[in-house]
Amino acid sequence: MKLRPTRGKTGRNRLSIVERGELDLSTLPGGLDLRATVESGQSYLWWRTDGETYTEGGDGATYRTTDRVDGVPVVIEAERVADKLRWRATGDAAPVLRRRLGLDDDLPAIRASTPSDDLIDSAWEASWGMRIVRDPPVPTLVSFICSTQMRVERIFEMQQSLRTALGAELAFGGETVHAFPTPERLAAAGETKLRDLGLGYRAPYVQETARMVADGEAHPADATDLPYEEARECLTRFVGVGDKVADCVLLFGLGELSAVPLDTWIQRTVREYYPDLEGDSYAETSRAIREHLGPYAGYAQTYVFHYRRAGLGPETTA
DNA sequence: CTCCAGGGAGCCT
DNA sequence: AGGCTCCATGGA
Repeated sequence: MKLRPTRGKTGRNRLSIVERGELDLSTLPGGLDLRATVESGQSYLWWRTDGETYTEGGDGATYRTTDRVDGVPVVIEAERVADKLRWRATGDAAPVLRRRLGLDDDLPAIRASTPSDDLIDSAWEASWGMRIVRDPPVPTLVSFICSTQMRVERIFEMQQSLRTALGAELAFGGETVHAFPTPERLAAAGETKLRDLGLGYRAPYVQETARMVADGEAHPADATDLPYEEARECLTRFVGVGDKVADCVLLFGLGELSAVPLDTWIQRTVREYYPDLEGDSYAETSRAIREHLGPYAGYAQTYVFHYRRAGLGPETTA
């Protein structure tokens, strides 16, 4: 633990206690691919201190995110150093990192319980160590409302714009880090401001959904522990949330590892590789895939999505 | 110029 | 319930 008092040039004093620690990854079943975990499009709540996204040298990148512990905002920084996950944070980040990065998931057991075929095997092997994130539900909801008809790289940029423009300033050592904006701040910003930040037609969706959460009308965590399809239905109450975004919130925000978001990549994959699983509706196809892949269907889906979208396979020259 | 991006709302039958 | 159209914005 290290105390870092900083004196701003404006005269205001800031005090931020920065704790440090390490998590041992050498005994972690399946290890950890940090870059794939936080840059594969599951989460838009981490950013790199070098400002890049999925470029060369990412293995040694330093990542930051914010979260809340007992209602108190925390800043967390993490980087991979040999077989350690080294962190600095405004508090004890170890339990948060374990949950956020899925470090308690037994990857070999999950893979063993999932059906094997050429595509899925290739996907596991291309990013082995990638884990499903458990992000805070409200920021997950907001960021995936922003994700519709948008490239992964731009979704990252949009969330950073929201942070910088609307997020509360948090002291982190001598630096200032922006928290992800609360629903109150997002609702108060207004549609015009959100459009100015590049959200396009998603601006009123984010505004209205944020208002619903801020006013206590609904919360994404309301879907926790509901039967799968009821949970998805519960989440589609929010404006800008259909079946696909609801599945993303279930998988990446609420830890429902059987959820399978059917985006354009996965729908294409179903049509090309698993035509027998394609139904006449989202709900039907979803049921068939989840029945085929089992309780960790979301893991297989996320590996296949990343494998195809990031061009990790051989067919990417087409 | 056109086409596309981790889709969804509104409106129609 | 299931189809059709429009929706901002930026990059290729």
